[in-house]
Amino acid sequence: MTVMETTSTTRTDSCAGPRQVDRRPDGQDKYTISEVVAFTGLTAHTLRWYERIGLMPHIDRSHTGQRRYSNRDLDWLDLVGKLRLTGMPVADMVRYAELVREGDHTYGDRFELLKATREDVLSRIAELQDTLAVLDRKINFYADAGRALASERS
Amino acid sequence: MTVMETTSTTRTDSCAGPRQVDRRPDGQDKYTISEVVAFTGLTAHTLRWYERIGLMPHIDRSHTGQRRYSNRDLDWLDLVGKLRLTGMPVADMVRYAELVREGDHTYGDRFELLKATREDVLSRIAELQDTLAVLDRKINFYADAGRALASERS
DNA sequence: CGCTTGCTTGGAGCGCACTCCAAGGTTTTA
DNA sequence: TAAAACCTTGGAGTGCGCTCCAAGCAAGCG
Repeated sequence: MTVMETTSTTRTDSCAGPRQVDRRPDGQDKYTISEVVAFTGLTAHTLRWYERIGLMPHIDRSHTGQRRYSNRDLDWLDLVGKLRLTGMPVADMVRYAELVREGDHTYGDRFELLKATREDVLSRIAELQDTLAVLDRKINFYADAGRALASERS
Repeated sequence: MTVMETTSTTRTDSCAGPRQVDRRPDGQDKYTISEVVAFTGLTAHTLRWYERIGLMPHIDRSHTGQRRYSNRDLDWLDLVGKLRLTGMPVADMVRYAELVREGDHTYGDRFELLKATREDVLSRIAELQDTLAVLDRKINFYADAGRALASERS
């Protein structure tokens, strides 16, 4: 009986108080995969998959081969999470990760990539605000319809 | 040799001037599927698929069975497009379409659905603005790094 | 009339981003 | 020390939103 990874993963920390599984200070920052699951909300499967596809830097291992994530890795996952929310394809994030791995001489490329992403995010925000306007018009329509119905029934 | 639907569909109207394939006034609003493709940017495949899954109202047909879209249908596709940009799953849009088909007594449900969607959109915008802040910090970092490199080399 | 282009259908296929499995080895708890 | 919980791997499977195919009918033009 192994398994259960998925089941135990779902919404572990929704209602209970601030059982802050907090970060440890740099130097003692060694987290197991399940601690990272608790931090990020990703599943362990996804974390391993990110590594396989080259989206993660090399992750430290214990002497028996288990993953030990660092604060740096957590920071990286934070960034990945944010970029994911913008709808950036995983392949593009992998490209960025490659640039980071290749060293300082890719600063220019990374700069360009970030600026392009920024533009993307701006236009997404604009689209959403547009949609918001449409929704508000419809919501007002239905609110009026509701009032009309109410007065009709009285 | 039929086919070509896909190829001819891609980016028909990117650079040329305002060759506005404009809407016709209500009453003479009968559009073929390829006209709707031009309006919406969706493929004909997608339009037919939307119909199959119940995302469209009943679409008029010519006497030989070809689809004839109306201005109303175009409006609906506009809304669908906007909702799609918010990341709303197609299944939820189908649910909304069902409510519309069921008639006036579903006004309340539609109202709730729209309000929930509005909240969703608001939090998405907030997320994106958060991401924007992260990107800006990184962009500034790389800009500084670029300047440092430049001065180092001089 | 023939030719080309467009529209029809049900069902199969695809790409993305996970998600899960099986069969083990490891670590923690009682 | 034994049981329970956790971690490992490569590869297979899933769900979503399209995307495409084949074979045939329809429409417009010279």
